[in-house]
Amino acid sequence: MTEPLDRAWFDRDPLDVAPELLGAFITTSADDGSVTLRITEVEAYRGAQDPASHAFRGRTARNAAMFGAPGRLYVYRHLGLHTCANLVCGPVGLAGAVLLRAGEVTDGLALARERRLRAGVARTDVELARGPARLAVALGIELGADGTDVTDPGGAVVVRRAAVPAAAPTAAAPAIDVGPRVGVGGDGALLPWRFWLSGEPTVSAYRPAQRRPVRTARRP
DNA sequence: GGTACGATTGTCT
DNA sequence: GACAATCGTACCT
Repeated sequence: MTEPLDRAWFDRDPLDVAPELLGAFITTSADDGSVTLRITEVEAYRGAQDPASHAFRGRTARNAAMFGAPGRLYVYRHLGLHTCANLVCGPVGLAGAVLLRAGEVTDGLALARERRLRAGVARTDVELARGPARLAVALGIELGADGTDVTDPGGAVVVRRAAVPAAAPTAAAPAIDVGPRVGVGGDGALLPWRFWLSGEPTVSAYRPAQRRPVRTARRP
């Protein structure tokens, strides 16, 4: 197994961290077992400087983890239904984060399938962790994991460096594609801050931001 | 104290 | 391709 990524590694601009997370492994350990997946798709959020970030409007109870130390989880619930997981990045004060959008389960497949059935999501193994909410289900990450330190090698959630092929240790970095973030509208819509491994079947489909219905006037 | 809205997904047409 | 589900949060009055 490769080495865990440390706090200093996460203490960088999310735009630098995000592409380097591709191919890295994230392992969650719980009472019922552990699941490891290889990260295949991420999005960078630049906190206070990013209109699409939850941190754009300042620190609140919900996004407090993003303003804390790098190398921790920021977990939030979306639409009251789905749970999504981010890795907090430095520098402190920027409140940057990288959203884990998709991955390929490499270990603990049976447990991941069981969680999928329990949550009633996804039908095939490729879909197990395709999309941020399904990824969180497969890993068993829930709201209570908010703030978990992923740089502790003995912790419940650990992120490890991508494996370097022994046969070609000097080979070029894996092919990475770049594009606009999914479901992001407004000023941040066109920023190419989504990264994924070329040709990965586990990468989620791009959807533009959902069109908002005509906004009704706010109380006469 | 009230209300609009979302870093999504599954289902239906 | 369109839309409902569903609830906490943020922002307004």
